[in-house]
Amino acid sequence: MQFAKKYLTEGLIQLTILLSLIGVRVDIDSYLNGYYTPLIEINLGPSSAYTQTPFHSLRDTLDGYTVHPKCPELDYFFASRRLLDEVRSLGSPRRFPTPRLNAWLVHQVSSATDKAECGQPSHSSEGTELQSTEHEEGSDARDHLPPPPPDSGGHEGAVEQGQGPCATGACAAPKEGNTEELKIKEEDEPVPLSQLAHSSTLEPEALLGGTSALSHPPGLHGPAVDSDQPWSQLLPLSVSDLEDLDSLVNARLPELDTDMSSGLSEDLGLQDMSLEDALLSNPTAPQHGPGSPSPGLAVGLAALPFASVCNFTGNSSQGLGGGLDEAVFEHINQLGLGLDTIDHQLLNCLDPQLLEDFDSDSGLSLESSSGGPASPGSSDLSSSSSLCEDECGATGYSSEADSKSLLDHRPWSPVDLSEGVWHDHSYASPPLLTYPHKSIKEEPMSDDEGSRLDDRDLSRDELRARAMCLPFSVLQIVNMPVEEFLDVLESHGFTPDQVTLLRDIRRRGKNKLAAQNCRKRKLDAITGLQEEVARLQAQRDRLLRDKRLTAKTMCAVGQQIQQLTRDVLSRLRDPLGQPLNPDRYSLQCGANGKVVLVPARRPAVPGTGPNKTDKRKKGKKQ
DNA sequence: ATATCCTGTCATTAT
DNA sequence: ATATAATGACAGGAT
Repeated sequence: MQFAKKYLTEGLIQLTILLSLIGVRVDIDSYLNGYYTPLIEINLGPSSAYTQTPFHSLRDTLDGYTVHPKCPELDYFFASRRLLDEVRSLGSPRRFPTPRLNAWLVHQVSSATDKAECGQPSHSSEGTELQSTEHEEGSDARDHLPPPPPDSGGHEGAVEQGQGPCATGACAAPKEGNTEELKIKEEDEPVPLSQLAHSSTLEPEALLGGTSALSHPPGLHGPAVDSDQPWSQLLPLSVSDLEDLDSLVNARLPELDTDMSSGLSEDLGLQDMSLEDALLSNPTAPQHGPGSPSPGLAVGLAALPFASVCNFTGNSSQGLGGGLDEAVFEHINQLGLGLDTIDHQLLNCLDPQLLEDFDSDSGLSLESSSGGPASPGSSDLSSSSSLCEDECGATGYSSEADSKSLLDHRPWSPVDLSEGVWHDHSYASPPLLTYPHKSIKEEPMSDDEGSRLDDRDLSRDELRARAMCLPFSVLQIVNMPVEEFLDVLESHGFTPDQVTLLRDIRRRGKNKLAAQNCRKRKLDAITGLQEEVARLQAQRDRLLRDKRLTAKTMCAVGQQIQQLTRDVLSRLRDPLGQPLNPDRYSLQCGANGKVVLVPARRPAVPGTGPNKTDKRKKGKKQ
């Protein structure tokens, strides 16, 4: 009665300040450790009703969660969870002895040690909290409040003994003249919040999973008051939701990282293919049937008129790359490009039909296909070698039918037939065969047919070369090293037209191969990009799904938080014993991680607490 | 007859 | 300076 009178007389003034500083504090560390220090504090003295909880320590560590610190979307989640835990820390509403929970307006939450002593309430001088004039020390011990030691049994002892506000030494504080400490007691039977705290141990087992708070014997808390409040429904639900959200967050964060990191680093395959890759991926190979070398190569080797070429091909088959070319040209040089051979070619070049068809734009090329894919590569090299040996009477080629079909496929003149031997190793990616429309469908033809189609199958440059009586095939011209080419130009006494033609043939041939490579690269790039698009699309769909799920979960949690906040506010009382107007107060989580009860402000400015203006207005009002 | 694709070629630029 | 690679653009043939 005396207390109530003091409240009535002095409370108004202090309430002006207190209301602006009001808050609820729960030490989550001790909370998690099963010690009810904050609640003990509440119980220990009249100053304990209002607490602020440094929940920030919870972030990223609570329940072992490790959330990326740069995820702002999770701020709300953690704030909500803090608030939810804050509410939980008050205990289960079921355990509330009365439906009306006192609003404990306390200026200070002393340190754990102080509270354990109970008779020496300390206080905090923080601006947001009421500073008690009774405590001269003015130390903000709360800020330095260490986590409650595990062996701080004094707290529990005090709690268990504190069946009422006056059960402990702290209760003596508000006795005589201790009017600064304001608290609104229950109108009926003051029940220490310690009991409320203990009452919360019933649910934390399910809610917090493993808090040691369960060690408290339930018998100390008295009979549980069953409540029809939504707590019993909300809390378990919220826990499950939070777990879902947590699992979602934990599951998605690393996945997202890996997806994003891996997705963008995909090789588009634009780089040149290796020789083996090129050979394996050469789409033109099947066109000649299994086990069949390219027609040009086979034909060229089969119809080689000079055994010397065959010989040096076989001898040089062990070499690769430029070695072969060098060997070939060296051999040619040794032969002096035998006049006999050249004479044979010159005889062939005077075909009038060739001259007529010289400018025909058939678009077909013989040399391009044979020289491109078949020439570079060890496998082809070996096959060509064996084939050559076979043609030269040596052991070697396994499939006579293949070589025969290839022979039938491409019978040709000596010059052109040697093209298959002149490998071009200057391209990392062997070009494609260049007669896709014919090579597969063409049936082996008779010699007459072949001879009739020879000229038509020649490329324009081949025709030009034959018309100009050039003693080299297009492939030879194209693939020979530049030094050799220059030597040929100088040493054979070609006319200017022939030199020009040789240069053009070489230029066009190289450009043709380059174009093939370029197109292949382009296709590879397109294919790679298409695959990347598909993969990114799938990733986007996954992320959108997760986003929707997360938003849904967050919405549910937010609603539960709102409901819990309303419930908490409805159970609080102001110093006058009047229920708090839920429209005028709200629970907020400040930047310091503490949850405070703050008056609602008209301009909904998100902030950590009321400013001085608000305080003044509040004070004047009341 | 037309559309589309493939290939060769030219022109240009970069290496 | 020259050769060559790379590539866009175009033309012609094949389907």
